[in-house]
Order: sequence, then structure tokens, then C-alpha cells
Amino acid sequence: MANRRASITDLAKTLGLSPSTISRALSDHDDVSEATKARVRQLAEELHYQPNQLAAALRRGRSNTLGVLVPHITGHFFPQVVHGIATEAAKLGFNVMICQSNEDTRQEHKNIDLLMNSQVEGILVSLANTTHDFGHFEAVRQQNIPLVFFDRVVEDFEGSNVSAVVLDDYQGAYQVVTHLIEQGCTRIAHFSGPLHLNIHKNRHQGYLDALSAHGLANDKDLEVFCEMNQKGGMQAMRQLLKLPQRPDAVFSSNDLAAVGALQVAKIHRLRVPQDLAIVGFSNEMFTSLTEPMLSSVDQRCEQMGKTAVQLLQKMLKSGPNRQGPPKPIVLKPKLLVRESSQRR
Amino acid sequence: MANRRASITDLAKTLGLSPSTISRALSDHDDVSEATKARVRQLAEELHYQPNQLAAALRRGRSNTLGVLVPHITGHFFPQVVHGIATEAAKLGFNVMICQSNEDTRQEHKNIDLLMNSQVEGILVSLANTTHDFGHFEAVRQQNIPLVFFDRVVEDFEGSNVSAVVLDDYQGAYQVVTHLIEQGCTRIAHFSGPLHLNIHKNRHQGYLDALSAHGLANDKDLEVFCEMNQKGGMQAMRQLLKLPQRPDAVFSSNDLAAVGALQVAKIHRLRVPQDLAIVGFSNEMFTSLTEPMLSSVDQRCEQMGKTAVQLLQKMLKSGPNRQGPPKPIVLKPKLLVRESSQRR
DNA sequence: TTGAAAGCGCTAACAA
DNA sequence: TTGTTAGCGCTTTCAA
Repeated sequence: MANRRASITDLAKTLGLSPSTISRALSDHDDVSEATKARVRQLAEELHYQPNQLAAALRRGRSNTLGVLVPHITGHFFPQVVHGIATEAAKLGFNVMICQSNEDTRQEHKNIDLLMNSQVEGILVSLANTTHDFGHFEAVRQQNIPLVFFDRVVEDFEGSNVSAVVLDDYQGAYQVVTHLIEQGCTRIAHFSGPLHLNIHKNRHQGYLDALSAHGLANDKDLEVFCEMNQKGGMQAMRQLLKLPQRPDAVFSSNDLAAVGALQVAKIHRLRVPQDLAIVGFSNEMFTSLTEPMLSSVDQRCEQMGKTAVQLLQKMLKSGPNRQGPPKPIVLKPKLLVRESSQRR
Repeated sequence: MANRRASITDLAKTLGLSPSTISRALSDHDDVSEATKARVRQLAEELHYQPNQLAAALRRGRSNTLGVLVPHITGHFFPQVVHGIATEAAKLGFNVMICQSNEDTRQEHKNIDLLMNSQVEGILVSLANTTHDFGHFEAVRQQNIPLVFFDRVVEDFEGSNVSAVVLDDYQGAYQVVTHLIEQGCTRIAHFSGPLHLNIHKNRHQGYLDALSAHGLANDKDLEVFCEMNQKGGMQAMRQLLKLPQRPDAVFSSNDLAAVGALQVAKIHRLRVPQDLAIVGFSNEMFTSLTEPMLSSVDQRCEQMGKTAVQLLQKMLKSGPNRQGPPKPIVLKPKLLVRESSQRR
């Protein structure tokens, strides 16, 4: 009994009206009599009429749907951003279609095609880390579908309908180091991931610039490139403790490695933050669970998603004909000082 | 220059063929000559032809899209499940449309309608915790759209096209307690959330049954109902330590409260696991970061998403006419013994 | 092997 | 205020 759904035509026949009147009544169009509207609405209710968005979208040429393409929906960052996107999109009346590239350019390519085929009105993308060629976004640009990159963006890909939302990692790192200096730290070490990744490059540069801005020398021994996980942080910390003059602070480019540093510090009976101040990056959930609680930098994940959607909507509204692409939006990170770096 | 996209009609005109031939060629239909196919494919390539899925879906009556409705995409559990869903759906060739109810029944209702309007072929739902009335799923059932509940399910809502995937919380708890007993623990405390939530109720029951199965008395003093977060765990632990005879193990219904217990135990100089063994539930990421590392129960989040999609597809294939609803699928949890409970 | 024609359900000119 | 008509882009029967 595959109960076919009631259609506008069905309503029209039942009420002896034309489909157009039904359509207008349902969308509360001005020039339909209240009496008719009432009749239509009641019958629609009774028959559990559900408008077929596919048909409406096809006819209107607008699908009311946004496409989202992320590397994955795991870990801390992307779920939060996706949450922000979904929430804001719902608020603005958009549906959201979500794809994962699994950090694979080929998948990314396919998914872009898929989203285009689905007639999404705009696309939000965070790039796979294997993506270096941007041919697959050419079609999006050509068809003037608004495209917003977030977090992992293309630097040199411009178009009147392309924009980006990113976090100011440089600024975040700069704040951290400034804070540590204010706490009286003078030998500030840095754990960094590979510099070909933007996030690490920018955080690293923020570290260097903050040091020199405050007249501190950059001691190469204090820069450690390590695996940015707990184990990597532990190794890096052990390495630092072997130095003739050990550091009095560690700024880690992520929270996991910072936890590693914290654990090694405790093993070596260093008091945190008195002997060694530690600050991480990303404000992962577990930063409030360590002892002492770990200072970190909030990446405004949810805000990023929200902002990206708002930007997309702005592009959608202003239409494709205008001068130049919108400026990228740079979100300010927020330093959260907790016990691990608060010497008071 | 809103470059209108190339359509089948466009291709047809350019090549002097009929739309039907183009359509057949593009879908690699048997009775189109290879020569024609080649010509069509080449032109399609050149014009960056993108099939309009909306139109195809409307015509076919199948949208190729699954709807997902979760309370939210934050925390540990739901992002993981959504990840599993998205991954499996992509593998099976489905698009995925995602909505959040924000734990609000009214939102849930709206979203269900939205998904139906979008002509999704099936719906995956985890209920808002405020949902007690299920009228909004009536329409789904009536129209025979396959419906799979996961994790937070409706107990008494049946239909030939409704099913569920859940975790065996009872079994997980039972395993934990058995393990603790095997480690020599005899006074095993339990932190529980409110029993009107299924997860806590089932874990609580598993705890009780495992105790009595092994001939241990159930000491009411050892059952603590607390806020299931770090602070709640700390308070609960302090309370337990005031008992004339303190427990030698804690099984917490989630990991956050377990961390709280761990911290209080350390403050009181109890050795974990020798003096006090601790086990949590959910296998959150931070369980590997504590010292000692926290034993926990893996909820198979990703597997749950995957299973739910597979089940949905099975329902889709077998069609609406068949005897009785598919049986709910109960996933077996996995106890992960780490340092906090391994006395060896 | 190809084409003609109809129609999925809806909306929006235009006409009445 | 309502109806007529056409068509969004595609697929699919039926006919050639």
C-alpha cells in the first residue's frame, strides 16, 4: 500500500479549483481569498499534503540547499564547524547536504560534481590536505555558484563568487607568546608541526615575531619539530630537558602535544606553571581535564561555520555581477588562560 | 554572465540527435551505438555537462538521498555516528541531508517534514531527549518511507518499515563489572545518571545483575546518582571516601565522571588501580590521556552509523510489502582495559 | 539503433 | 480572485 502522496493536482481536483490557485493558497499568496485559503489549508492538513521540494526546486531553479564538503567529520574541529554550519543554515532556511573527502583529492572532485548535480545554491569547502590542483573548482566558478572556503583555503584561487573564512593563527600564537612573556617567561620553547601546513607555519611565525617584538632572542634549540600528538610532545619535552639551559615555557602548536609535555614535566617534578608554563592550541575538550588545566587558544569553530554560511548568503543575495570577490574573513582567536600558564 | 548549464536538450541540438538518445548514451544504455556514445560523451565533457539530479529524481521518483536527524553534531558520540553514516551512504551511492533537532521536539517535527518534502528515500533518526510523542513519525510510516532509529529509539513504535540500531549498554556494564571482579574487586561502586534515560538504566541494571551473578551483595551506599560530568564525579568520589568502608572500584556510567573520580582518588593518595580501580563508559578520546589511562567501553559509534545505513538500504531493497518489521540490531560494546583497572 | 511524446509536481506568466 | 498554459530537465514507453 504505497500510499502515493497527495499532490497539488489532487487537492485541485478534490476542491474543484485549479492547481495554480492551490499553489498560491499554500504559499499564502496575496490574491487568494481567505475563504479559499482556509479550504485549501484544511484539505492539505487532512491529506497530510507534503509539497514536493524537488519539483518546486526544479521549477524555480533554486534548490534551497547548500553543499558542505569537509575532509572528515571526526576529531574536534570539523564536527564543531559543521555544527555551526548546520545551525546557521537551518536558521536561514537552507537545507544542508554534507560530503566527506576523506582527505582525498579524487573524492573531493567527485563530491564537488555531486553537489553541483544536486543543484546546490552554494558550496562550503574545507580542502583535503592532498589537494594541490584546483581544476575541480573551475566548474563551480564558471557557473557562478557561490563558493566559500573555510579553514583550509586556496590562496591563489580568485573569482567574483569565491571567498574564504579563516582563523588568524598568527595572531593566536602571537597572543600566547606575549602572554607567556608577561608571566615572566624568557626561554619559551615551541612545538611545531611541518611548516608546509599553513596552520603550523602561521603559528610558528607568530611565535618568532612575538619573541623579537619583545626583545627575546630566538634560540633554535627551543624550536622543536615533532609529531603533533601526545607521544611526540613527550619526546620533544624530554629533548628540551636535556638542554644545558632548560626552557621555562612551552607553546605547543596543538593541545595533544602540550599534554605530552605536561606529563613529562610532571615526571621530572617540574612545577607547572611555576617552573614551566605550558600553552596549547585548539582548546580541545580535554584541556579542562588535565592537572593543571591547560591554557589554550580557542579556534572559534562554531563561529567559523556560522560566518561561512552568512558570507555565502551575502554572496547569494548580491548576485554574481559585482566588482571583485568579497574579502576573506579572518576570525580572531581567543586565548584562554588556565592554570598551566597562570603564575599570578 | 550566469553561464546557464548545458542540458540534455542542448547536447541533442548540437549533435542533431534526440534528447532520449542523449539520455541513453549518458547512462550507457545498451542500445546506443558505441559511435554515438563516444560523440555524446565527448561533447558532454567539452561543455562540462552536469546532469540535473533534481530533474532526474523528479522524473524517476527516487531522490537518491537519505535524511539524517540528530539531536546535535557536538561532543563525542554524534559526530562519530554521522561520520559513519556519511561514509557508508557515500559508499552505497546516497547523498546525505543532515538536520539537527537541538534536543527540541518541535524542531524534530519540522525537520522530519523538511526531509519528507525533500523526498528523501529513507530517514535515520536519533531522538531529541524531549520527545515523548511520536505523531510526527506517523506520516513517515504512512508513506512507507523506511525509518531507522539509532541510539535513542522509540520502544513501542512499530511498522513494517521501521527499525532500530542500538548499543547493548546492559552488556557493556555487565562486562565491566565482571572484569572488575576478576581483578579482585569486591566493593564496586557505580556512578549513574538519571534512570529515566535508557542508557543509564541499562548500565545500572547490568551493574546490579553482574554483582549478583557473582555473589556480591548490592550495597546501596555504593550506588551514587550524580551529575555525569567531571565535577559530579569528583563530588561522588568524595562522598564514597567518607564511607566507613570505602569501595575498591568505581564503574562510572560515563568517562567524564570517571575522570573526576580519578582526580579525587589521586588527591587522596589512593593508588589506581591497586587501591581503587576505575572504569568509565564511552571511550572518549581523553581516556588515553589521563594518568593512569582510563579503562572504558567503546560504543562502536561509527559502526552504529554504518549499520544503520545498511539496514536502511536493506529495507529499501526489500520493498514495503513484507511480513513484520526487521528486528532491531543490537551492537556489542567493547570493553577496553587500560591502566586504571588492570591490576595484573 | 533512434525519435516522438508524455509527464514527474510544481510555479508563474498571462488571460479572463 | 481564479484559471489556462507552458515548461523546469530528465526518463521512458511506444513507435519507427
